[in-house]
Amino acid sequence: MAVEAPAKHVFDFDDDDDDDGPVVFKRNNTLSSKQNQLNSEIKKASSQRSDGHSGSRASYVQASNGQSSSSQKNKAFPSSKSLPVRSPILSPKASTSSARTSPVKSPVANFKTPASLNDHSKQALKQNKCNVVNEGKSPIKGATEANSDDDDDLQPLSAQLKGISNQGTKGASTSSTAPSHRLVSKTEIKGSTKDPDDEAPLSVRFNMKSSAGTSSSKLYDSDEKKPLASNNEQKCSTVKGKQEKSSMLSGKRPLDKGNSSDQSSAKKPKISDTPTAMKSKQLTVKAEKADEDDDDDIPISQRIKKSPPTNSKTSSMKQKAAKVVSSSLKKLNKKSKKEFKNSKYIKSTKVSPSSGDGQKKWSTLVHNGVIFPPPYKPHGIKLLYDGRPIDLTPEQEEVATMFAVMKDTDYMNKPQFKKNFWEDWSKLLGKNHTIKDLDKCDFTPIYEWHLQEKEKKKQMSSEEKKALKEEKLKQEEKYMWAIVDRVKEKVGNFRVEPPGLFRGRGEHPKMGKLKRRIRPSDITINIGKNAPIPECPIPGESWKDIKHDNTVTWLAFWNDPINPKEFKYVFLAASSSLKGQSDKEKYEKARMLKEYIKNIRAAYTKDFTSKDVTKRQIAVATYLIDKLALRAGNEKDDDEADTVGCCTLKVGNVECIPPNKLKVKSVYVPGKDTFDFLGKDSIQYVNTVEVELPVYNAIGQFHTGKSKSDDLFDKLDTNKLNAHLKELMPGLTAKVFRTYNASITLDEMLNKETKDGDVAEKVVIYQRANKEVAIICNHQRSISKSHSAQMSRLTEKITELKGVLKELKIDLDRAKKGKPPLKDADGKQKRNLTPEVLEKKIAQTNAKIEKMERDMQTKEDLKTVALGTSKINYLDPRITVAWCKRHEVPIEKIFNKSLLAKFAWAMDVDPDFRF
DNA sequence: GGGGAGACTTGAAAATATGCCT
DNA sequence: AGGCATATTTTCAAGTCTCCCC
Repeated sequence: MAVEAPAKHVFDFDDDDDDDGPVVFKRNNTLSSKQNQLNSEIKKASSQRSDGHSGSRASYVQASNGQSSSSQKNKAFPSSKSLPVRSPILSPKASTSSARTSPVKSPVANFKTPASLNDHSKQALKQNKCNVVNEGKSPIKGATEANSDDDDDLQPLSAQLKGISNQGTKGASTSSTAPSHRLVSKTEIKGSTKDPDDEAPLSVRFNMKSSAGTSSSKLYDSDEKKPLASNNEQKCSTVKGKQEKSSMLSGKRPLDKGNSSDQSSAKKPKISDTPTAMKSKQLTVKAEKADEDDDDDIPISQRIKKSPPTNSKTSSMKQKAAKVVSSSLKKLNKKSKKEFKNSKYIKSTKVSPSSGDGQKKWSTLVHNGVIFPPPYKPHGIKLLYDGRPIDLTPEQEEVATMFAVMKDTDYMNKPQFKKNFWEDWSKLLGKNHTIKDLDKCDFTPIYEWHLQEKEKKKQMSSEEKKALKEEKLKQEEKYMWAIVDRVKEKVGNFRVEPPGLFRGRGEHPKMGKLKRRIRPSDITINIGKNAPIPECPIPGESWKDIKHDNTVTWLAFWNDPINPKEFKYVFLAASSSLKGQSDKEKYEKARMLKEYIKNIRAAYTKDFTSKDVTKRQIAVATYLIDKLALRAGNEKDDDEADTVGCCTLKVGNVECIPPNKLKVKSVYVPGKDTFDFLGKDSIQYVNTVEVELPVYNAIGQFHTGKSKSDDLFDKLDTNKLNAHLKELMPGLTAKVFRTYNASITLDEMLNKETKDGDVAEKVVIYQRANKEVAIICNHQRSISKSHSAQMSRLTEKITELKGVLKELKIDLDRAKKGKPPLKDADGKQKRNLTPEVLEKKIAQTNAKIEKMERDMQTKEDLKTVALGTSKINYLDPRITVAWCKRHEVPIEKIFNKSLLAKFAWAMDVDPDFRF
């Protein structure tokens, strides 16, 4: 079945076009042109800050090799040479590199507890070594050379250095030739970084200004219930004035059109790519780099390695921290490590120049395709029709089983679900089948069989379970990895989706439809030109198509059977460099917004009263996106659930409450709500916020003459809105506001609220901030079924403890008087305890009660709030990592294994990093 | 400039694993 | 050692946004 990619292949395969060069290990150097451009912009912007760039680079490095040392049997890619693996745990190297790169600062946080840390670090070191070897380039060397060339990524060396050495200076940017106003302005603004206001979420600002309203919570203090906007209030700032002014003055912001336009043009080129534009930009940015540096071709990891030693002060700190981080990572990775066995693949020569082409996402790509779910195994259990057992063909039975299994889900209460199911299933049954009415079908026997199977599984001994798991792993292993530019990377979703009934959320019109089985002939594979084409795992069948498109990152795709116009892609995992790179770019863009935000806000504020309706709508929409963290709101088809975002808000979604409040409801809550106030199971999003009067008035105007179901912003759609945003800042789109507001809120809260205390207390601070962000972004979860039961159990326990407490107090009284304690509930005589002991017990019990009450409160507060989504998608991990370093909180208290892997690129950030 | 294809990110819920308590 | 609670991972739906074409 599966194919193994012969080792040799791995080695020299595909060098697509440009890569004839020596083998190497490159990482996604090749950003698309857009990316490059953006990057460059971003770079410019960020170069002025001291953020942890160097760090990131380093981490990439490690990442890539991280595992090299282990080697061995990787079936999937057996080869004598080992590949650099970049997988999750990579960190080891990071530590080194970081260490090297940055001088240590002082005592810094140890990320981890000593013991483990040490171990890890050792390992890490070891690993590093290995890596080095493998790569052929020693890290050291890399480091040393850094200057020479590529390090790429992110900025000219000079810039980097500068940036590092003086953080907030504009130096870097200036040096980087970029002529644009924007740049300048940024630079200038930079100085104002501290201006709280500026950085603060809009809501905050507004609040400050108007002390009004709804929101009155105190600073970040959790006012838990408050809707986002309200939460953050105050923060205002004293400081602001001056800085603000200066930035304003510099105010080049909107003007940037020039730039932006060019950028956009640059962006366009997909395939055609406009190297020029990009290039020039790059040049600018990297001005001082030698051209040799095409580092484009160099793997990020490598580039990273090379990063120049900064001598900075912080290094020791960094080093330590980094180590810690890495070690922990490493540990985590152990497992994965095992899997990676061959790691010697990397060679480290420089890669050939791929630099110019902006679109290119990779040069060589090798993988084994995808794995299919096993064929259906008929169970022979018969459903009852009108009370009589019915024979079904395996195909019919398979679909019947899909339905039966959903017996106790809410879908069974949805007529649409049943209707769609029946339409598809009855087709399978055929016209003349006995079964003519779904309501007469009793699927219980199948359902019960299903429960039994589940039970059986549960009852298996742990050995059996383990064996099973191993078996599965064995089958899947070869599909789990891809080799991208000679680096082994995890594949995200290599399992083809099994057939099933479509579980659309909310009132999705297609729920219940049969999602048919996907076969090889549905699948298009994307792979390097010279890579072996994955063998089709199902004998006798073959892939639909093979492509060699290196401008995209997908490894395979098929058309969604429910909506054939859409696609399902197989991508690399979140821990891959390719994803990491784009993640980083996302945050850099959001950080760039920080520099522009003040002017953007000023601009839209001005437009609230514009004569031009479109302008006014754009202004108000932008405001809502900024203040309420609304999503853009693309148009939706009729065959999708009816949900709304900003541009698709209906009149009925926004209610004006005099004198100046808006009640916004039903704004896209996946699966929960739609505009029309649904069933009981839909949780409505409702948020009442106070807004500036001009906004309030403008909304009133947009309402007039329309019915509730008309579009509130009738002159607007996401294209127009984003086009406008791009005029304000290169690359700016609606979603950037979410990222920005989420990250800036975390950064500020953490920095304001963190006090001395033990780790646990700091973690609580973090969680509070995280929660604040989740609320801002409206990340909800459904209340767990057992929530109320759990709460009452806790209440019971507390009551019980209080009883104990009371008793203890009585006993204490008595003991003080020399009397024996009262008898216990069973009438037995209790032991005689001294008053001291009793007092101690009382204190303990009190503490226990307090803790339980706190836990209960937290549980209640978080019952509908999902913290994970923001952590994964909206919070710049560098904020978290830097904070952990500064406050000696082990990073793994905040990031689990997956997040550590996903954010490997952020681990080396400077402890001083601020968003 | 509007629409659709295409590619990629974001999101909640289900499935599993792990931890904790008794 | 079993049973629940919680944490993590997986799954796959549902967004956003870009580019290209007409």
